[in-house]
Amino acid sequence: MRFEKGHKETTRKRIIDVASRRFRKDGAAASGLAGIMAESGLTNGAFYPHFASKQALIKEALASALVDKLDKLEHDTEDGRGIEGAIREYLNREHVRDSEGGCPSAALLPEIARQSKPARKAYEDGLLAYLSKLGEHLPESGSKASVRRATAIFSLMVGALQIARAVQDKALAEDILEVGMEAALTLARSRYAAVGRASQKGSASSSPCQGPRIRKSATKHE
Amino acid sequence: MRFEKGHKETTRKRIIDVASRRFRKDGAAASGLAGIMAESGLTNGAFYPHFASKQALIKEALASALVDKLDKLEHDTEDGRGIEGAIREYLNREHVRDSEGGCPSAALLPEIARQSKPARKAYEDGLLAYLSKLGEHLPESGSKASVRRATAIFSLMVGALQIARAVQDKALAEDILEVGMEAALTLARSRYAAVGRASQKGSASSSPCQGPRIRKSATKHE
Amino acid sequence: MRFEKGHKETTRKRIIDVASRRFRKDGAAASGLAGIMAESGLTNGAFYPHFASKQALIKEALASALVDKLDKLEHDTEDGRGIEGAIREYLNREHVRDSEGGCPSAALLPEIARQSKPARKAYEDGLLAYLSKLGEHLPESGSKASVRRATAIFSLMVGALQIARAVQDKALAEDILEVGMEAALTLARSRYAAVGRASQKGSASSSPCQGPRIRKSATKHE
Amino acid sequence: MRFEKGHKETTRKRIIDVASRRFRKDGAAASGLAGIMAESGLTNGAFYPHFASKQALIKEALASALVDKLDKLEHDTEDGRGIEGAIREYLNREHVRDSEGGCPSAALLPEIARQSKPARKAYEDGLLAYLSKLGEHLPESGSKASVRRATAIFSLMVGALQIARAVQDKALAEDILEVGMEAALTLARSRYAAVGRASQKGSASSSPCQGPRIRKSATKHE
DNA sequence: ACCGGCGGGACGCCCCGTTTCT
DNA sequence: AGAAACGGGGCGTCCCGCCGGT
Repeated sequence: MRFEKGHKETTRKRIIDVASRRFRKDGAAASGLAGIMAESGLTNGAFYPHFASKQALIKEALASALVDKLDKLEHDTEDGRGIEGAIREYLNREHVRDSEGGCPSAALLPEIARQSKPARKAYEDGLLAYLSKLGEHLPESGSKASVRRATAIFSLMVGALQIARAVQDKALAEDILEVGMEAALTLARSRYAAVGRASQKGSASSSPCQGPRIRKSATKHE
Repeated sequence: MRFEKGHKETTRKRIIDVASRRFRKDGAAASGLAGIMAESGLTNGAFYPHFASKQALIKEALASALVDKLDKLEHDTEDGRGIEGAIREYLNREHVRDSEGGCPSAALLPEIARQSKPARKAYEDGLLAYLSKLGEHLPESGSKASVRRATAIFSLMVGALQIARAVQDKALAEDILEVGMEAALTLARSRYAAVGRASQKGSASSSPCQGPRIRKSATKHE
Repeated sequence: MRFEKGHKETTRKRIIDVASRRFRKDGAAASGLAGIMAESGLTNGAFYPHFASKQALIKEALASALVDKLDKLEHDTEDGRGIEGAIREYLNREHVRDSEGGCPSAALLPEIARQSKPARKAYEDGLLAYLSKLGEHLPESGSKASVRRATAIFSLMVGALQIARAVQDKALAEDILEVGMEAALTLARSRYAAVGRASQKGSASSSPCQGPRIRKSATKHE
Repeated sequence: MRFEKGHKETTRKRIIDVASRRFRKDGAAASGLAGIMAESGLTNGAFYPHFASKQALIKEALASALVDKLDKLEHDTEDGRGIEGAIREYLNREHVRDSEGGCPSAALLPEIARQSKPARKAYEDGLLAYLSKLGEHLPESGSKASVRRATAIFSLMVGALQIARAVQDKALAEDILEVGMEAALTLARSRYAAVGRASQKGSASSSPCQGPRIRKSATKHE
């Protein structure tokens, strides 16, 4: 073989890494394969031996970024920093600036929603893994409730980070981060109840949420 | 002249409406002017008399959608439904499905962050108006705290909606909406303190959040 | 409008003419749109306002060439030259050399068989018109038999011309033309019978031809 | 050596067979080496040890198909079926459908005309062998006249088959086959004279055909 | 004098036929 | 013997300006 064993895997990984960063920086739709390949030190022609299509690369790049962020989550919660460490690492100025190395959810969610099913499945898997890990650092660790609470916290963080990135006023961006931090910590610490995963699929006709139950649990800790 | 007065305005508005919907549905980068013009009943050539560039249209379409959503917010909070009405209208199944008629933030935030400054300013203005209005339905109505709390709630809703749209499992999507509702209502009702808008722009060097203050306020309502 | 009225039609016709010649010369698959547009004095971008796809252009170019050849047929059979004029104009050295201005059937038939249905329909229509016209110069002019005989003559001419073009030996090519001429004239003059169009669609299971009937009718007028 | 002797020959033959079929099915220009190699159970890289270029493969595949068809011709004319057997096997419904296993002339002639000289020479050789064999089943067997008559019959069959494949109306296609059969049999049986192969290469300046002679011979059997 | 029909380049993804070097 | 990469070009479509009609 022309290249030592493992070369192809190395190349493939390099393309994925470059793509993963570009997609998060400029969006997947706006990132051209030519640019990605060039930054990977390759030419256009070398793309298709590695991936069947741009769609396939998007899926791989997404999965890769999700794994990276899961690893980072473990690191961020070490040394007793717990959930607060995770939140603090997420909602900070550096993360606003560094979208290409940051959370793929914050950078790509609307685009992910427009991807093919396999790509969305890959995202779903990565997301659930992340939320589970995040839930382990919450009070009810291990229970479904912790994952649900983690979901809320993550939603908030994603939204806040995106808004902070979108606004033009830097001071406002920082305020939003700050507000997000407060609220995320509140959600992390409050004892608001989390209902178990609803099994009555489709029973709730128009309102997917059970008002009373929530209200009850909400009042519980006020 | 060939056309009655106001024709041009009408045409312009139609283009903006069509674009606004398509941008939210497919993303701004992925939406071509040709398609927008065709759906508006015009030819490609009719675009540039109305807008200087696609960028300009993006800005207008964004601003237009934000105004629409502000109106909708007023409607959703009528009849004493207050903040809960707004949340319920935001985090529901129909909104997950209808991205083209839905919240521009949920559909476009990462792309907005990549737009030119004027477009981001337009977004910022629309957003602040929305958050102010939302804040009026919160306990501390009128105060800065209410806007800050509204910011957190909105961030959470945006994130939850985006995630619900992105995942492939429909049951999971509904769970996420539900979790988001719970948490949003919790944030709306809890008396967690909100710090005033920091005026020390750039003073906080690396950590944009004031740990102690937040911790204090967080502990306040535990 | 930027251009005087009728300009677009002129441009469109020019593209079709260029394409029609290139397709016959190099094959449709091997002819690039870029080259066609350049030879038409235009750039790539001007293609799609005129045609929906390359397929559409192929269909138009084919139809155009067929019409041209129908006109040429009328010319070639004038002045009492009749069918012999047509044959002589078809099976000659110049036609072997000039495939780009020649018969589209001879140049493209196998490719036509691989085109989309609309393109094949266009070919079918042009072919039938040609065969009808050719039949008018045969003894039984006006009858179905004349069209059938014309079909045989045309098949022979197409095959002979293609073979003459394909072989490498020029003398052989000329022999083939000559042989084709003899045979074509034989077919044109012989009183071999032509059966009416069979209406028993599908009745003949494996053999689409009714040997006996042909033989019988053939003997009938010998 | 790693592989038993003859392995390379086997592989080479497999590539040729696969290519031969694909070329006839989709055209040589439209058939990619990647697909051919994949169907042959090999990777792209294995091509160049066997062939110098795609051109070379085209030539080999063409020659191979011609040999196959020569064998088939022998089979089709066995048992006293003679020329009629050959014609019947050529102009039938199955051959219309099965271009990938069918006559290379019918499938590829216009493309062959655009190939390099060696490829055209290979075609020429295969064709002449085929025509000689076909001529053996004609009245003047062994004479030049028989080959010439075979040439005419073959031209007619090739043209008719191509047209039958190209038209969109299946009933029309069958009619064309039928008409072709009649005419081919007529040519096979008529006693129209065949002139000897002209040796005056290039002497016939503008008119490659000797009108009077043909007319004379044509009148002979009317 | 305002529209808008028409064309201009460039670039998108995909894939081609080919070479290089282990 | 063959895995890996190379350029170039395929078609399609993008965003944008020129300038003539009504």
